[in-house]
Amino acid sequence: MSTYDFHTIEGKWQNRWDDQNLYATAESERPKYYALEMFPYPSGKIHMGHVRNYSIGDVVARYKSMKGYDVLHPMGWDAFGLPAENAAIQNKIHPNPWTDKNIEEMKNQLSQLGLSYDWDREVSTCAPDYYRWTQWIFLQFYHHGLAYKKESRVNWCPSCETVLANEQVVSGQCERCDSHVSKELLNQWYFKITDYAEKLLKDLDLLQGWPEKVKTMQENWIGKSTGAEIEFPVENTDLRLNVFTTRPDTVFGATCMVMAPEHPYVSQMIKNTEYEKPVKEFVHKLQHMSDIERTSTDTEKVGMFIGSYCINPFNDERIPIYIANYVLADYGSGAIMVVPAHDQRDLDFVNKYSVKVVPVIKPADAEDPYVIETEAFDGKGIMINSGKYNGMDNEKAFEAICDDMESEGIGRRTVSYRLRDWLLSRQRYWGAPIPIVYCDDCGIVPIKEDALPVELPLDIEFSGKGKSPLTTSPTFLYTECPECGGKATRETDTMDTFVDSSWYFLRYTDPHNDQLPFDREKVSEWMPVNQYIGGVEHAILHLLYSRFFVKVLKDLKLLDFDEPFLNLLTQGMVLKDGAKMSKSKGNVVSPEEIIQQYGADTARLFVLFAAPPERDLEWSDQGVEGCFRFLNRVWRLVQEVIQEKHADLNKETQDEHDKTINHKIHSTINKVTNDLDTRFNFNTAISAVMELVNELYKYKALEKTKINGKLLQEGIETVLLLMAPFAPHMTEELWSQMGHQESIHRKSWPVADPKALVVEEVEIVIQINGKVKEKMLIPTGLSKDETQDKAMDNAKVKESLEGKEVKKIIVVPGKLVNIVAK
RNA sequence: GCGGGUGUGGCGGAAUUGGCAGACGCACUAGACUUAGGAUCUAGCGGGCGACCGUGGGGGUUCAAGUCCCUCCACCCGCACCA
Repeated sequence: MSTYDFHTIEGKWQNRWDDQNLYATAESERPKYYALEMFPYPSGKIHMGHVRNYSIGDVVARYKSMKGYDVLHPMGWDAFGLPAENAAIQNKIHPNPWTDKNIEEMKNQLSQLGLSYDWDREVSTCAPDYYRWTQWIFLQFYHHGLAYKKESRVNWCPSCETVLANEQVVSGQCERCDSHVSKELLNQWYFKITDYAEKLLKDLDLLQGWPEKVKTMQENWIGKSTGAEIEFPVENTDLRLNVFTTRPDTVFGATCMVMAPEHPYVSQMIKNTEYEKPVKEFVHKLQHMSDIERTSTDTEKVGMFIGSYCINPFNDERIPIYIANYVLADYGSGAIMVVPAHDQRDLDFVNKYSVKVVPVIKPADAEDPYVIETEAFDGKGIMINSGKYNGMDNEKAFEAICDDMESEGIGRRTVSYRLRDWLLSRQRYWGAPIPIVYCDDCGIVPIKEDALPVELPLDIEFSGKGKSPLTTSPTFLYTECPECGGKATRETDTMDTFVDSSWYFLRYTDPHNDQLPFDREKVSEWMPVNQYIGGVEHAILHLLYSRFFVKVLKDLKLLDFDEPFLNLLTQGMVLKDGAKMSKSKGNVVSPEEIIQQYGADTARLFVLFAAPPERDLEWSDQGVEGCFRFLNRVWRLVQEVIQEKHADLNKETQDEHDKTINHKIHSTINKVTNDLDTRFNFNTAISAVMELVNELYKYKALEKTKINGKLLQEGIETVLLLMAPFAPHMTEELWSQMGHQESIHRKSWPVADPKALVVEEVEIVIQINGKVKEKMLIPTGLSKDETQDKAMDNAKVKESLEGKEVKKIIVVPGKLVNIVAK
């Protein structure tokens, strides 16, 4: 009898599937299903997280295909990014061949897992025929005012002489050289995602198939606050200082104002005053702190009076203006009214600068006089010290004050979002060039669409120093203005790689289109993605950006749907010894080794069996061994059945054993189908198949005359069909050994026979006072009364009830009888 | 601080609608086969001699609670001076 030689089997079928183009996307009249896994950065090696992510996706795709859908299941590469450039600096290899080689290696490894991808639709974000369309989309955003340039303060590493993304700044230091990161004012490109804040927030309601956690994270990230903007005239000037507050009802308690150090009014107010020098020094000091240092909750609040006063338009009080580290320039209006009595942060600040504290709301049960010392009161209460609003409930006063300021034109109700515009410029080489030129005469000029792509030049120096590497390429830098034909220079920044990944799922639907990024009809046929699968680490950025892109593209009439991903599955991490696998911890298990030692089917089975998909998975070598053993068990079962040629293929009668195994076969079909359809609980689906295999072994061990050969065969084929999405190679091999010509992956998913599911007897539980006392078999379909009679008639029950008074009997037909007795 | 989540045998986990807690797998124990066993097969496997006790702790609702309610604890994740 042959042994389970997974090496030969897996290689053989991978080649054959390839030759037959088995996983080419079918396009028929059948319903469509788009299964998508987050595409990887081509680091060169897959890790267990990939194995888990892509095994889950592959089961979904294969299952849906067997269920009769045309399935789109593509794969590609998020191929731009920093590591390629760092490799270029360190090893003097150009990012291009370095990335190509990694893609080749990773593709090879993915192929070894037996994943059912349609490789004809492969996309790579660093290919000119892909980033051409990234640039094209950028231009559409630009033409509609959604891409713009502005000065802003960005992270700057003085030693690497480059701008850093927020993610590259680790507790105020450069992740690469540990230098202190400062803030520099640079001219940068932004996407106006804030225009879509409300829609991105509201449409979260449409995402019924998303985890609540991810939706909450996005909601918090967008961070909508409802309140008012109030104008405070600045004494002796024409200036009006705008503040945003969520508590206009506390306006009478404003005892000072605080502006962000970067607020544009600051320099005007201090000009030619005694405050000019100290304030400038103070601002300078703050600006060279990182955001984290400056704004973390445990940083002490520091500020400085800048010599000017505002007038509170509600009570004409003269209140001093400060600047302080805790007020952010880019939220609200960059200035706040300080109400120390009702905001803890304000109170902490004010207590250092001896500004007065005036409570304007007091709790209903507070005693007079009501004073605030170290704890601000932010609850509901009654208005005090607030002129004509005194005595009102503060929530009513909120509305009254808003109404009054709107009618007097000194303020208005408004909302504010924490979401900021998306800074997309990167001073990097390995990204899509921003398709813009600068002309002395015409200014900022977009490249014409027919001149795309703006290709990355090859004559580049990678020193790791200096700003954008593209500035070192004269052939790239100097060009003609598309408007006037005069001398112009190109934008030398490239786009954030999140731009590339915000639309790749659209490209898969029409990957070879050279007229447009995608055809509207083709994209409508497949989109939105039915099931998206990936790590929760993308809960905000990638998923929010992709939603934003789809909404913009819909408004530009390029798409006709609102959301890209109908259902989202965020898989948990793969852990070893309780920690995420990482090189630095030395707890990495390489997929290659596992595939070498046990084969891809075992590796896939293990990551799916060891835990439900959303949960973290603890790696276990013994668990892998167990899955390998199970596959061997299936292998032997099929071998034995094929060889033994179970004599009684013609047995017609059905005895108890036959009925039991037949019921098991069909109830397993239902169980596995249900687990895959409604819950993605692969672990319980697999355990159900294990149970069936155990039962089949028992059945096969019966005397030969008692075995129905056809039934046994049916059982085995059911096992293979149910396992085909999980262990595609072995099931295919055994399927073919059983004499089938066509691939098992082209077969339909089995359907349970209702007749086989009917049982004549059920086991019910008899409880006395809620404790199980007896189990008994009764005929199916008995009424409540009949069930109760059977139970009361039971000898053991009678014995237990001796000398007791029966108070009550609860009957759940087909399940249990509970007798309450004393 | 705010938000989200998790807590069940020695371990991973199951119990889908309030109805037999511990499916399935791992580990372990004993036995069979064997020159051998880290292969395979058979049996056992939450605790307790038992009545019984057991799903992080305490309380509650119910005929019945891992599941619902209240409360406390521990751990994990995300955001974090957003006015």
